[in-house]
Amino acid sequence: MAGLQPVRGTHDLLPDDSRRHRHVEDTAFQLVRRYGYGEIVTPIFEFTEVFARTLGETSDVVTKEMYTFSMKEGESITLRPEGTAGVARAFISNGLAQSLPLKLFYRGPMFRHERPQKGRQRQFHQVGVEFLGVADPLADIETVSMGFRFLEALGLGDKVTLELNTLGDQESREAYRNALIAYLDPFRSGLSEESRARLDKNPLRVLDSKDEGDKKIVAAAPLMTDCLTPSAKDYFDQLCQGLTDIGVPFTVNPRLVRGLDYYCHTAFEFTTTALGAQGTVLAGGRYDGLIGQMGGPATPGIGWAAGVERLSMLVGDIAATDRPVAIVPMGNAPQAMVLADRLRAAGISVELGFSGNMKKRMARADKADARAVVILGEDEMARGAATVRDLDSGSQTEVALDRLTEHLLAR
RNA sequence: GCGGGUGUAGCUCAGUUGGUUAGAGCGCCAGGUUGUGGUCUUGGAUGUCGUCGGUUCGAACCCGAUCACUCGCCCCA
Repeated sequence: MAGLQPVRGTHDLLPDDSRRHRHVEDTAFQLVRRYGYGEIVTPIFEFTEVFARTLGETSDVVTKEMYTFSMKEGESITLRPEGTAGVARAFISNGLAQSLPLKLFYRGPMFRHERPQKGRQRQFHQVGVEFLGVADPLADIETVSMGFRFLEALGLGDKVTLELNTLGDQESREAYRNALIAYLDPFRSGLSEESRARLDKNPLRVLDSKDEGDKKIVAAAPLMTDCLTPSAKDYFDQLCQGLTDIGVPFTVNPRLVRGLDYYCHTAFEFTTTALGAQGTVLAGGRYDGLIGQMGGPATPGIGWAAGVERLSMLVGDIAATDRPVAIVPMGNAPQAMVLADRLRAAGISVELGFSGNMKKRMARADKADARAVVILGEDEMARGAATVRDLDSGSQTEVALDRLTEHLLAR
């Protein structure tokens, strides 16, 4: 501990930051409520198996990014690296299969032990949604378009691109997997080291390799679309048509793959070029197999998550609302407190300077962005009044104390 | 986990080939105005030069290690 630094990859959110942060979260929840979502709050840690089993044993998140601790009792727990697994677990634990269909919103910190850089922290925040129980393209259309409307509500509609792909159903996926391996295997020695490893563990991931040599090989690889079953193809077509009808622009990216194993059918990603290497701002997909695989009743689901820090960086400053009124007493401190209490009870925010001469208190009122100052001077008090100064215009008038609340509310 | 860059006041940054008391702007504090802010003006305080160690008569400056930040890779929100 050199000096008093925060732990690597963690950050304090000072009021200016947290206001932006809160704006993103609140915008998300407000919008999502219009679609019928309720908020779920799950613990920020779970038994390690909850993540290990659902995310896929070979995923990067599980193999090297989890914050895992062993308890005295010998149990292993992990700080959540993402939200879906915990929600799925809560769904099973609480027997929520009785309540389908179900729309759940969550927000809060996530933890991944990665090397920090811009837009990537070890503790970061996400807002996310899970829509459980409907295996119909309509659910996909609603969920994806809701993501777009959320970004629009933040003023980011034109800064962001939606990429869309389908991973097909299980049959399609298996057929594609085989086709891909059959295509890639002869090129094995020409692939990068990492892609060779992926070829064995998770061949789909070879598709989005950034290695130039791999890109050339992959360019001619068979596409998922070639292997789709008729029903999987139809599912995807309906989604595309639905998004078009609703006016959500997108491009189909056949190479788009999700990092986590539980996805099928729809995969999508909203990206921006404004954040350097971390372009993904909101992403998700369909995960029909997940809950069954965890030991719950087979339940289809689709969802997305968005990075609050990344979005905060894009939205810029959020003006503080609710400018206060400042009270500046001239040697009448107890009366000032009583007056402040009365005004606050009436719904007015009040800034009460606690020390200093008048000049200093006026300066502090200005810094607090007060809209007006109530000056409690000896002369006015004797008449049962106070001076109210408008800090924007600089004009001031004397107002009777019993009319003060009314006067300040009127502005 | 791998590679590049950076680290001087609360913030943004200067600091000449190593040389004695380390600077600027903004911000902060106090005065000009003992009942009036935002402008102006005068003055003041800023600091383990990221940390530890080494070279040297002498290190903010050179070397090593370490920590943090940052950019990219990997991966992802």
